[in-house]
Amino acid sequence: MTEARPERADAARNRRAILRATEELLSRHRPEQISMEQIAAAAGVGKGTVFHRFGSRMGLMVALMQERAYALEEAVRTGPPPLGPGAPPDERLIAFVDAIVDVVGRNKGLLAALGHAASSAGRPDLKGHEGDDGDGHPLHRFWHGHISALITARRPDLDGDLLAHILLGSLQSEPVLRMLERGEAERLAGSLRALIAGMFAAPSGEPASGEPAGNSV
Amino acid sequence: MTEARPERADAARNRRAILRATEELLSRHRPEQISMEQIAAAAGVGKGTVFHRFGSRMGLMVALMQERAYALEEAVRTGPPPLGPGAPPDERLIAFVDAIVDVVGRNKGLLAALGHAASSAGRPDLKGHEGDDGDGHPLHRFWHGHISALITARRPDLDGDLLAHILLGSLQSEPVLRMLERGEAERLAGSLRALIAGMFAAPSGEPASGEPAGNSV
DNA sequence: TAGACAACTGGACCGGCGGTCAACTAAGCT
DNA sequence: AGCTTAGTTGACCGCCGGTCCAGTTGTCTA
Repeated sequence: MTEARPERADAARNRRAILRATEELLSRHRPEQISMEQIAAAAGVGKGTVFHRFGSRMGLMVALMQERAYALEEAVRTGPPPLGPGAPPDERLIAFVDAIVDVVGRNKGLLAALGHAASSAGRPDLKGHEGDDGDGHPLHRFWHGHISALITARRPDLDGDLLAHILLGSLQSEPVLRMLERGEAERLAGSLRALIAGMFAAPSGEPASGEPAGNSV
Repeated sequence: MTEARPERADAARNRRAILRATEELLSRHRPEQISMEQIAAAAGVGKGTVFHRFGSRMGLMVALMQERAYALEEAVRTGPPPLGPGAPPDERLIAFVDAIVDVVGRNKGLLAALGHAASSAGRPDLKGHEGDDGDGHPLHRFWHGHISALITARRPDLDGDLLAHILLGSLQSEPVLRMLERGEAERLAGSLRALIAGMFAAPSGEPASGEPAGNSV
């Protein structure tokens, strides 16, 4: 980022205009009914420019999401605890999930757009290539890596990698996204916290049966 | 189901041929690169027939999924414990989640197809209708309702509705789906079980901090 | 068996999409 | 001012989901 100067002034201006227009449209319409042409028109540029800058629909969405999540990434890497390094894994994970819910909540349709874009992903000119290795966007990569590492740090006996996918995946679900749009971010964060607390508290593998803990009802 | 006779013989034959062809294609290709024309051709019928029978892409996918999950639904409603009524909520939930993972695992691309179809959902002739109430397919409805009820039965203090969405949503995540395709269904079921056990075990709201339980590392 | 009718069928057709490209334009260097 | 080259553009392409109606065929009645 902040490269010497490989980008011309008008190009930079257009790139920002496109990003702005995209988030503008995203805040008003469902992502799957926003076409690339609409975005181009709203940004006041030609469609070709959009594709030249971002390569594809997914490229655009990823770029936008990355921009939005940049502050969070910095905070996690070098910021103060509990988000940044220094706090115990439990607290860091809770803080991180809270932060993610916040980011997602403030960027409602964006995750859904990412998911939708991922569906029609894959350059069409790359013939074959069926299998798709499945790297994922760098942003998702970072989020997943961080969560996974925190889980593993606290509970090496758990499958942190998979649990991180599960936690992150739940944010892509339509009903959850809709709830976020209704402003119930705190409700989601609360349940996620409960889930994490339980995950860290349970002795793993051992079902709750026979537990003397206060049984409800 | 098993209606008196509102469906002609050839219509029934074609419906099954289309369903068969769809699952056949679904098992070989990623859902988003299967077009309705391909399905029609594979089933040996015209494209119009497919749309006449199922209304839309999503209608097809829902019908297929419903067919696949019918046995499970019956087992839950009237079958023997622990899946059916009679067992305590914990065991029923674990059994149900195991069963769902199994169904999803055996129908790999189907959930993804549903998700993808849901993106472009909404009859185009229904002008306006922006907001979309968001009922969801009856299948998802049933799954969510069952999980939600079991959670609430065992732990009324938790947000069963939301937690059910989170649990179900995690199955739609791309990385999880990919893992299922690699045959790691048991790994997923195991982590889900751990998550549920923790959810039921934790006293809710209370973070794991200060817990004397064996802290790793 | 014959006739009639509705359900069903198929594929040409439509609007619109994501993505491409070659001709054009202008920013930045000297 | 003139040149180089990144940047821009919109017509264009192939394809897709979905529609439509003329033609076909199963089924019911007599």
